[in-house]
Amino acid sequence: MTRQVSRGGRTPDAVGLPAGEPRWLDGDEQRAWRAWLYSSQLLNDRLDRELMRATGIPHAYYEILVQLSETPGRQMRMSELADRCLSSRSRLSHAVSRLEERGWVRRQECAEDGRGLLAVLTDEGFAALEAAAPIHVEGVRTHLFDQLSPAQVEAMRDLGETLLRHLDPD
Amino acid sequence: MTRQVSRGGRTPDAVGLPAGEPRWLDGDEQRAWRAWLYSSQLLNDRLDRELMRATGIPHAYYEILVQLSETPGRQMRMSELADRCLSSRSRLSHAVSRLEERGWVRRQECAEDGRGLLAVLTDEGFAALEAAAPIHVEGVRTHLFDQLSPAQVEAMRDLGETLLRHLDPD
DNA sequence: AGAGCATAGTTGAGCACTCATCTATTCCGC
DNA sequence: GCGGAATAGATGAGTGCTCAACTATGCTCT
Repeated sequence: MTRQVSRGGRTPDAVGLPAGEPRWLDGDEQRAWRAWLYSSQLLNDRLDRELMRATGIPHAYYEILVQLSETPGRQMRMSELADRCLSSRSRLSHAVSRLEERGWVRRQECAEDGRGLLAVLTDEGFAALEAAAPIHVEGVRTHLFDQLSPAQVEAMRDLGETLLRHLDPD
Repeated sequence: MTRQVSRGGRTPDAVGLPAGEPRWLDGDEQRAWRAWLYSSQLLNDRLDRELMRATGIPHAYYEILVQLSETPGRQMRMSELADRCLSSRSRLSHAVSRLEERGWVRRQECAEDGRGLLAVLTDEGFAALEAAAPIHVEGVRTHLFDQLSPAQVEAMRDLGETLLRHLDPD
């Protein structure tokens, strides 16, 4: 709910966290917000499901493999990997455990820091990624880029980068 | 991964599901895709987390309450509610069970269809929604609209609606 | 050098979601 | 009106994620 629920005019009350009258969305904002929310959710669901069905790899795991594959030596500190995957430490730790069971990643002690571990992409993991990548890129093409004009693609990039500066100021 | 993994030129092989050479993303497309993916994920995580911390309501449950609140009689068939929440039947069924335990929704037999059930928003549920709404709208303002120019908001709506026509053709 | 604090990562409990399966009702064609 | 397919919804097992501990190592200051 991003519009006012009840019709009765309520004066600013002292209860809610954001003080003062809520800044409700108007009709246009409402439409924009819902379009964004629903489309992003549907697109993510769709890509995740298609990748899962075709390869057995959920998108969250796929991201981990991608990040490792793009790094020199195909290895990375757990914390950095978590940051790059927009993942919590805990979540990454659980996920890497699953990937280890599949033989796609292994943990390796870190020379410089006795506390640290390196996640290393195995050859099997790399092969799994190579097999999955065409499926994934085809999904991104079909459900995203094929639907958009060049101007819309540009707008999408601009929008995303603007939001990232606010949400994830590295 | 949406770019080619290995550097070696591979001729089209007969294994992958999408036949022919994958349509890899170029650099600009890559940036646009990542910006979109990361920003949507971060925004959703942020809004969900803030709403959860402030009100104890996860965003998925919030959506259910919103949909019910906007319907005449504040009740809706389970299936339609699932569709509107972009949720599977199963997921909605589980979620409504939890909401029933909180006393925010109750199930009611459906007169016209013996198979069907109505999910009904209770007064307590409505009150919970009224309390949460200002928190939520403030998050949407702060993390989305306050960051964007009017032109960007318009572009976001256009983008979202374009994708919805493809992904969710009602 | 040792105390205290920060950092790296893991673990387990609890909740949510998915998928397959199951029951009950309705619809449809004969 | 009866048999079979379709629809509405629930349920349970398996898996992933979150949150709050917890262990172990490194860092800093005196």
